[in-house]
Amino acid sequence: MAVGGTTGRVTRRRLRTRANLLEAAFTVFAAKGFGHVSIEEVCEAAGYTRGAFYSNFAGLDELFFALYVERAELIAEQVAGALALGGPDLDVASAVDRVTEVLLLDRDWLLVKTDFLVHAARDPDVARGLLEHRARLRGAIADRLARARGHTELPAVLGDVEGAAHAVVAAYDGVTTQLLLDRDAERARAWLKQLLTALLTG
Amino acid sequence: MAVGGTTGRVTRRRLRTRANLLEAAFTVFAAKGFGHVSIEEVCEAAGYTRGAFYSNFAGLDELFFALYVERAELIAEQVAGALALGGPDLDVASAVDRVTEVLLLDRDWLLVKTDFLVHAARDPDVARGLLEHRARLRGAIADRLARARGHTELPAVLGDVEGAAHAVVAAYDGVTTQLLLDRDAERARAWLKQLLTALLTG
DNA sequence: CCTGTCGGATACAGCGGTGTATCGGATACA
DNA sequence: TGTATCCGATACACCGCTGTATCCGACAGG
Repeated sequence: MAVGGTTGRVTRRRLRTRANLLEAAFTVFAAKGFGHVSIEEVCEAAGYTRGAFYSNFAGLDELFFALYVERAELIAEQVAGALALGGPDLDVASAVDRVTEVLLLDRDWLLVKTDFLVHAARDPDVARGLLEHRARLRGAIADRLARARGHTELPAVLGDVEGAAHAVVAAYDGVTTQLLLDRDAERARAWLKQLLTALLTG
Repeated sequence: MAVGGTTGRVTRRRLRTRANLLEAAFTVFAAKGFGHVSIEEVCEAAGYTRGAFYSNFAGLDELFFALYVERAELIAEQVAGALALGGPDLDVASAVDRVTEVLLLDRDWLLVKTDFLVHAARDPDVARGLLEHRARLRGAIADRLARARGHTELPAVLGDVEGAAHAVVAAYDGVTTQLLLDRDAERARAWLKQLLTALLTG
């Protein structure tokens, strides 16, 4: 059955084990990478047997997807919070600082996120979901940039505010790639700030 | 034994089968992703049995690494060629055009490359090699930018020419990420040009 | 043409993971 | 506290893949 679609009675233990499985899966996926992880490994890490797993998920793919969605939503909220912070009108620079802090903090998350990207790149359905999520993030950034107008004028090369948001995301992705290799988070943050400054206040 | 370290007699058939295995592996890896590929699949795609495989490689990892090195070297040469083209002094814009053409052409390569990134992110030794390769590419770009000075002045925010090269690579990586998801190569190229223009002629 | 070496095919044993069917203990509700 | 239901553990049969050991055809050197 896997997912409890119809509500037969309530549940409580189930939710905990599901959460435990997701948490353990996050660690294991970060360490070994999706595709080099077996269901058994996840179960062992979580302290369950495969019985628990198959009772909660249809397979590794489903768990991976659920895991990604959960974490991505969390990050998105943090970013939105960091963007909203500081009142309706604040300079871009400090917003950049705060967002940078959030986005480049957790190496494990970057690993899982990149794994998911690779996964999505080969499955159009998954890709669609990921693209939508990215679009929402871009929207939040675009809004923020629009509110900051007047403080700093955007360079014309990027087009409208949406274009600038696109550029911000690209810069973030680019810096992430380098960070995954050299593991120097401080440098990465400094770099991202520098890049964004160059892009937005060009 | 796997790799023929000591030169016992010459070889010729061996080189061909090795090349065939690498070519087949490229296709299979691009399609399914490293980690979801078995040795048997590669052999079948190449028209050999596992005997041939184990006679040429120690395992999937070794083959994957060899494959990446081979292709990366090829791309690097193409990029170097595109950069060198057009005499010692040419404007940045057209160089950007040519390099963009080379780098965002082959989706399969982007897939394999990203797979390799994910792999390297979890293995410091592999990461070191990849970082060196990236450093060489950055060097070539920096040289090119230095030669183009006078035509276009770089924005001060990026620091020296090396810094600018770093930014170029980051932009490329960022655009790649988006391209992997939306599969719109035209857009990606346009985007990359726009980004680079914003960065370099800010 | 003959021969020794090489390269790849074949055969084999074994392991690890998968998915399912079933059982027993835990848990919510009366 | 009783009990119906749920949830996760256990047991089982089943591949698919791995790695190695061995064999036979191919190919270069004389």
